[in-house]
Amino acid sequence: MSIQITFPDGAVRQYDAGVSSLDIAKSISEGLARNILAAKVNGEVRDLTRPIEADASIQFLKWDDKDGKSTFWHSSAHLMAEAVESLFPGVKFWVGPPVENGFYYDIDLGGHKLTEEDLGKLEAKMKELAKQNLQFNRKEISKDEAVAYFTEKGDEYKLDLLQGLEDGSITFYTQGNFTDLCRGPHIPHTGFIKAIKLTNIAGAYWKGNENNKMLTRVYGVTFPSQKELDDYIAMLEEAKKRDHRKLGKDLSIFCFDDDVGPGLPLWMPNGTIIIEELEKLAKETEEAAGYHRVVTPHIAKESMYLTSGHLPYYADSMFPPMEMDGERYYLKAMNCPHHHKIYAAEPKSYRDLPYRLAEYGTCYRYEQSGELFGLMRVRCLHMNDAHIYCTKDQFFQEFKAVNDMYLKYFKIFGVDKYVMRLSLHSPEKLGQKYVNEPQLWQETEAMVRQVLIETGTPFVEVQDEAAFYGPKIDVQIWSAIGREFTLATNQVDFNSGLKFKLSYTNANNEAEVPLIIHRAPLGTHERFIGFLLEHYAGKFPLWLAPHQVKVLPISDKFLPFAQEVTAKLKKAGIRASTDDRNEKIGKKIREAELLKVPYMFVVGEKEMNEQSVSVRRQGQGDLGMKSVEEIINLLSAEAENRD
RNA sequence: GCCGUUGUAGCUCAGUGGUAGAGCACUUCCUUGGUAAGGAAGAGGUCGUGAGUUCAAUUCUCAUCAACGGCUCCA
Repeated sequence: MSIQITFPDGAVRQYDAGVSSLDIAKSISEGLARNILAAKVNGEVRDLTRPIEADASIQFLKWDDKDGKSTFWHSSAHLMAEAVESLFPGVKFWVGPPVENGFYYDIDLGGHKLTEEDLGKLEAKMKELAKQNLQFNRKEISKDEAVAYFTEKGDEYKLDLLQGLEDGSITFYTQGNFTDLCRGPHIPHTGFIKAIKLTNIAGAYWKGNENNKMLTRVYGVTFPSQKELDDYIAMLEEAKKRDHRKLGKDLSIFCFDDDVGPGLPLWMPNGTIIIEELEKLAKETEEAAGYHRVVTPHIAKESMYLTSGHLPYYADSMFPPMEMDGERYYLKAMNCPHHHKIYAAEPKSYRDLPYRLAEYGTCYRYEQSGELFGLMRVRCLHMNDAHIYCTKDQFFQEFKAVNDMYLKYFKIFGVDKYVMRLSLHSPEKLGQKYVNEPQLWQETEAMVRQVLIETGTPFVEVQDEAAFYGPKIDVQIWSAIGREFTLATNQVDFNSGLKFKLSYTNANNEAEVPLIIHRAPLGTHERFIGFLLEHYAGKFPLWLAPHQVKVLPISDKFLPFAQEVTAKLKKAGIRASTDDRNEKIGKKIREAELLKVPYMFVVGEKEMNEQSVSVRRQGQGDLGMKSVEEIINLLSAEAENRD
């Protein structure tokens, strides 16, 4: 019997039923057959050797395809498992999936502790096995047989996995001496794996539950050629140079001190300049958008957090209370309750709404010690916070205005690598994880989605990620080393109004509870500046740069003129200083370049005679001479426009 | 919080059971040099902290703190 195979370009060819994807590839070209790792048959990724029995569409997967890479790395995990088993017989395996950059396998090593040395041995063993071109053989197996196999092995982990599987859907894959319960698919044989790097060892809770046993997770990455591995390692090193922790130190932006405490960053003068510029931007923007600025204390009584519902639920994430006059006070972990109290301080009419309160509020959160990460995850943070109290009718417009503000900011900072994530509730968890207001959930979720659609903002929707009190939009970004963070957040809250008994009088003279929008488009200073450091690789635009201009005299003879120029710059509001050290011009330039100062003005005899400076732009080199007046006007405009 | 790794000068890093070294940075002197490192000299460390073993600990052991890589968490 013959079947029809449809290719991605729409071409259709006839084959005998039972043909494998590999045979089909060979029928096109041997070269293609040599380079493919798996095939997508009717949209499902499958082994190349599996027979196709009926009409189907086919797409060959190479290394460059996302699914091709995943298959390659998944097979690499099996290869690593084989190496682990051969070096440490008796170990038990949990799961070994591909991840974004490679793969891992979770292993119960019995009593053995894996060391860096072992990684080297494992790599060598993997290379040895890879060279043998071991085929990955797929075998369908009954559940009973599978259970019998792992019972004999005494492997409680795989037995646990089997519990969740149905008879008829269970397959084993074997390569060399290693057999694993696995859905597949796999690459044809281990020979494709040419370059191997086991990157690190880490603990991981079984099934991700912190009450379970901790397994050893070994991470690795493999490539079809050594060159690709070399490129990958070079890329990692580049990323390290962008790491905000390194840049923050090199550029004297922030520091930590053991006596101050973990997760409590100290903002140095350079970092503080950036903070002040960001706050200036926020103030301008919020004032134009009709916000009122407020200031609130860093602590509040326990009773307020009982009202808000943060206690006892959120207590683990707050610093422990301090006792005073028989009362317990907490450091605030969020600004909302304080703002609600300001709202409540005076009676509100619908004419007062929307009522918008903004504050760069200082919050303290007791993040778990293992979670702290440079500026990205800290225990003291300054949030670009605001709360908007509005009627249901105003909600759409208000939420849209906030979204527009986000987009405006992102344009200023050139932020383009982010994902807007619309987090929705799960109806079955109403009353537990989510406040029990099914109607409000549906209405607000629909409105929030509509805002994103109308503004043409690309977004993804995720279920069961909403806040307790309403849906939200998070802006997700990635740090230099690849970790994902929420940079900014925009949340709907239809619960706090009730809890704090907030109300306004509507046009019919009835009391109504306002809807609340929590928003923090610039996130926190900590995370935002950490992000900006990496985003700009330390090369801040002029308006944010802590040092905007360094004036570099050719020699001491021109020091007075250099100082005169610096004074003029400062008078014009430009952050400038003179490099008055007794060094050669080359050295002064080099150091200013390394400190990523946007502009360097070289001044010598020529410049002094013409009341000019030779302008050098960081990373670009000499731009030629300009008169002092002219360059001041240019730089003032550049900083003013936040270019 | 859990698993693992690390902790030596301001920074990057060597090194050793007999109380420490390099490069850069810093200070002083010489040099006054035109677009990414001029030269010389000098100063600087209780080897994260505490305890134990030892004649002797920066080195070995334990504890503790912190950072790093993950896990968990992340209103």
